[in-house]
Amino acid sequence: MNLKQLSQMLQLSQTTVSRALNGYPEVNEETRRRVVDAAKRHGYRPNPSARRLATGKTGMIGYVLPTGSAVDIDPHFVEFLSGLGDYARAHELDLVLSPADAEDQETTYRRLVANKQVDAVYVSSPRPQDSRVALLDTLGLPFIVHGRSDGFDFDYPYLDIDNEGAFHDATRLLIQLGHHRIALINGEDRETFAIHRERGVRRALSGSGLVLPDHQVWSTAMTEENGYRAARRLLEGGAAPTAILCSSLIMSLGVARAVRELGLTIPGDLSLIAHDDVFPWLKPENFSVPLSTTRSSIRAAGARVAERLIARLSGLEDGARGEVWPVDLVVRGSIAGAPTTGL
Amino acid sequence: MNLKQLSQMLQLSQTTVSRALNGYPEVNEETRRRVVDAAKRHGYRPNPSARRLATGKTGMIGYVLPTGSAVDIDPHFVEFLSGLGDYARAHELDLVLSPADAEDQETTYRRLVANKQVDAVYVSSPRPQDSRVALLDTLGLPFIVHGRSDGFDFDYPYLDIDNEGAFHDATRLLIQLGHHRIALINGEDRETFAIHRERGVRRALSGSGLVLPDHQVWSTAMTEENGYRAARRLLEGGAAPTAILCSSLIMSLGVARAVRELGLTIPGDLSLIAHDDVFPWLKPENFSVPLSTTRSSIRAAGARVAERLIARLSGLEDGARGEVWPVDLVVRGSIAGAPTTGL
DNA sequence: GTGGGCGTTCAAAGCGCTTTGGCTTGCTTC
DNA sequence: GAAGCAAGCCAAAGCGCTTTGAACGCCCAC
Repeated sequence: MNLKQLSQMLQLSQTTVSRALNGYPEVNEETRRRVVDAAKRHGYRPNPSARRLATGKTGMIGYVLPTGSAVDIDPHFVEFLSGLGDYARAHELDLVLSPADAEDQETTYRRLVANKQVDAVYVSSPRPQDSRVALLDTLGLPFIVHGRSDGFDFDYPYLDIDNEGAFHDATRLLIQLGHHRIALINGEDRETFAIHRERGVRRALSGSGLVLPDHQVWSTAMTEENGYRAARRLLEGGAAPTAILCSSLIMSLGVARAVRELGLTIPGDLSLIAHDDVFPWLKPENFSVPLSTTRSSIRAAGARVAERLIARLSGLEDGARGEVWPVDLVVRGSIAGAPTTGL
Repeated sequence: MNLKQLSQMLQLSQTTVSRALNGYPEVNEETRRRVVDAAKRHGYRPNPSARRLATGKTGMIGYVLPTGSAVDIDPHFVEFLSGLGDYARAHELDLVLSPADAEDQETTYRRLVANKQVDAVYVSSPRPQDSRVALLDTLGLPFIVHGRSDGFDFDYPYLDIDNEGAFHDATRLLIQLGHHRIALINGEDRETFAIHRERGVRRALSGSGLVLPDHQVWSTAMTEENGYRAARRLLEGGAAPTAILCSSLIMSLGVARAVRELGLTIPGDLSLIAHDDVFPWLKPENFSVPLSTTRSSIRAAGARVAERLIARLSGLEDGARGEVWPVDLVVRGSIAGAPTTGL
């Protein structure tokens, strides 16, 4: 059943039927009722391919997926997607993932725009002066960034959490507990979130006249193994930290393993606070010693990004509003007062 | 630059230009060269929206994403996606994720077909007599299943790993090491893979005159917490197992935690073998005691599914071939001979 | 010399929508 | 009673591609 058939059946022109269904004002309310009713009865659904050829609108939002044998997709992605999908579902909005060479995403973005393949995109894991943001800005494709890209002289829409504030507050708490040697096991320092977190730690330390020596900071991909390695190095070196901040639960698994291997205990020898993106399959309260965390649901962020993208597409949101969410600091058993040096 | 402009510029009809670019035989090779050359020089790319309206082909493969606040997307998904995307990239094939109410995916599949939104789909986490498989079969939408759905009287294309064989072999090895009381911590038993694994364990046991009592089997969502709970129950009950097979690395984290808490050791008190889908961020060799595993890269499976889907779309593959991959059994420190009962 | 066949090209008809511009009709306004 | 206007509807022209059916020129065979 297509528009032509429907309009013939109703003894109306395609124009009128189309307008009636799309809510245009120049159609008699009585007529509209007839049309809408008939459409529903016969299960008419406009053909999206035809509509998109005519309008250029696709009803899809895009995401450029960096791929390559050496490229690992962040496991957080799936959780974000969960929130995004859950929200988008209600709007019958599909998500198109365009795989791209991680080293050349620009080509793919340009293709999406040139072919009008999506109405909007979202960008994740942004870095400072992220080229994707600059590109999208000039291409004029609506977008929203999950995270932030510092260093531009223009504004753009984003949704981020207060990484700096979260790690500042966590650090300050550790200081108040008497810790002076605090280390940071971070994500890769190309990414904005990692930079912000480190900044938060430094700010808190310097607020108390302390510093974060470079050798007390590890910035690597957030795997269990890297967490382990960083913790070993930190704890075996001279002037081992008495507290560690860690950027992910997965890394914390490695930290906990290192601590066990070295015969140390949490929080007796080491206090530990990690960032928790709230996974259903790994919970900080279930660590051998329940883990204190800075917590922010990445799934909720996904839903919010979907909400804002949809608002942008329907003209309800415009401008370049940045939105920063506060982060919970959840105290559990993994932190305690600093051990008294010597005995 | 569209087809019309290009054809005018070449003093040819749109027909000829279109045919030249699409490799039709009835066009002079000399002409074709001219056309292809001009197209490249002017960066002409056919508009996909127009093409899909004309042909019904979309150049996209679909995946129906079950969503809902209570629905957790499997973290394996992202790894599978990684492989799929990496392969699809070379073919400029996009993936469209259609979020659906987890309880009613049928509506979404029907929409995809009615609107010709995708050329093919893949299905994951199948269950016995999975309604999606039956539906797709009748709808006639090309598809491929990652995993298997038993109980149909028709064939369909799938890619699966030999779950039964893997767990059979792992179990047999434990038996050969002298274990008699072997337990299974499995994924949810609605899913085919879990059923096959359990079957593998039972078959190996009965091959040696042993059995798997129902209270030695736990089938739940594969979270760390569920792994922990299952292990606690198993190890604290009477006739505790001396060996456990576990369906996922994440669950194994919980098992290891339970073992630690109970003051037991691996492999002294308990041998442990888990299934490893090969995540970049959590590796079995990095467990406190390196974990023996049944191993199969889910990323490789993603790439293979993409390859087969593309082959189907271009007519290179047809029929309903099932493909079953063997699974590696990798022995590491987590297994040993059964402890001698009593002392 | 005519007819058939082959190689090559083209005009035009879709695909199923949206949207422009115009045409009625009936009513108000002076 | 002419002019003006709004409401409601329509025919037709896109959107940019693919594909059908036909035409054209040329060569070969009989």
